[in-house]
Amino acid sequence: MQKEISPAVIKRMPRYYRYLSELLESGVERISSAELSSRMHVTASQIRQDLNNFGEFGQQGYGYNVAYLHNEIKRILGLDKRHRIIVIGAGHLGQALTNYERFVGRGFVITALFDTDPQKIGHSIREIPIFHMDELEYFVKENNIDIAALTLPKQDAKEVADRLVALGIKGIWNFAHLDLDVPDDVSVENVHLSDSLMRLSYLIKSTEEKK
Amino acid sequence: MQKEISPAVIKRMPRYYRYLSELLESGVERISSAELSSRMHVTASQIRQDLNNFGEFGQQGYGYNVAYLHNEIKRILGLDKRHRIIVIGAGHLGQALTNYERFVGRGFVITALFDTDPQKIGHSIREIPIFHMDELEYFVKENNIDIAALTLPKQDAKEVADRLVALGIKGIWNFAHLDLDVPDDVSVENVHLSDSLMRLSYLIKSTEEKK
DNA sequence: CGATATAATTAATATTAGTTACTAATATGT
DNA sequence: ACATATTAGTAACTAATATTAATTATATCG
Repeated sequence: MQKEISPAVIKRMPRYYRYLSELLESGVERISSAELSSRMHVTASQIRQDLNNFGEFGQQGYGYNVAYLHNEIKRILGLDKRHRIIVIGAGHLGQALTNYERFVGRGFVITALFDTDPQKIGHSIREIPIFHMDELEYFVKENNIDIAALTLPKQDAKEVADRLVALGIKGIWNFAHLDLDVPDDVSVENVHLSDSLMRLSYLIKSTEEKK
Repeated sequence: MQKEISPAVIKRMPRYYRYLSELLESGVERISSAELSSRMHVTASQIRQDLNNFGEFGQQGYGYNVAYLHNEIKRILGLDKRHRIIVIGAGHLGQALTNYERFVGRGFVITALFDTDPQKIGHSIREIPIFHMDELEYFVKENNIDIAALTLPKQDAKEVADRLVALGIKGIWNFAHLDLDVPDDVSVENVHLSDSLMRLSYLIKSTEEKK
């Protein structure tokens, strides 16, 4: 049993991972928190503090070994384990996510899409089949699915989420414009694009007022 | 000149707006912070404090008038002004955003998409034309564009962002997997989907370990 | 119709969470 | 072996959130 990590730290971890991946690709072997600090525009002490939540990955006088740290963060984030994903809603966003797969690396595999539109059912996207929603229960049980991405209208999202919870899904990647109410043992990550756009609107407005 | 609002508050405002919109739709005229609190699962005092950052919108003994508060938040977020958006990258994600428009309400108008793929150029999505990237400068200057949504591969994003900054764009809605480096007077809202998915992976892992 | 109780906000204060700075310890490299 | 670089751990500070007290409006009841 490990100590609780603060949400602020968790939010930053993927960003560290992204930078470490880039360093790894460009062949950098070691990096100090100060150097990483100037690249990422966060304080060096925050980097050290964040990483220290999970263990001692650096060495005094040396810094961090890029490959090692990269791998440790990978493990911390659970990216060393295979995740099997279904996408519910085969609209443009669902299709975009299906094509996104490769960006995220090999850990996430989209195995099927679901929709209710007869025009779409039976077709496939990059060899990933589109099934009817009626087949959800059967498919999830048979294929050991971890994660469901919800890219459907908000009026349908609640019912679908309930079905997924009943099926024992572990995580929901929620793109629908509502807040899901699920049990504690189901993780939800919201991507509320409209909220995001409103935030941008606010930022623009307050930048203009500052002048 | 107004006082600086903390990012934590700004992040929550669109969510208030979303709930207020729902209340308005369902004909609720007034609401107390306590009632809103139980619906949104945040503390009543946080709601009051958040709103008080921007003014005094409630009345003792009464609560908040839904229509009034909704309208005030709309104004606060800058949603009362029209924003003209272009989408750079006419892939699935760009197309998804183009179709998304209506969800966000009438304040945001997507006016064009840009791509380099000859297959796409000349076509249109819901009557919104797809132009070649070469026409970016001309179009932005002529059409008073506020916001650019970047849905293109990260290797191209930096160059495009620089061009947009040079054109005087006010906001960038960045879906590319990198952090943009832009001047202070350009607002950036990042939507890093891969980061989001990694966070979900972490949440799932730590939920499992808790058992 | 006026007095009073209740509801609900605003403002002030306390607490908790998050970030940054500092000090001590340790490894590296010449 | 010594000087230097750099982290780990702790302490100080800052920001965010929750609580409490004070105040004001509304509605009820005699």
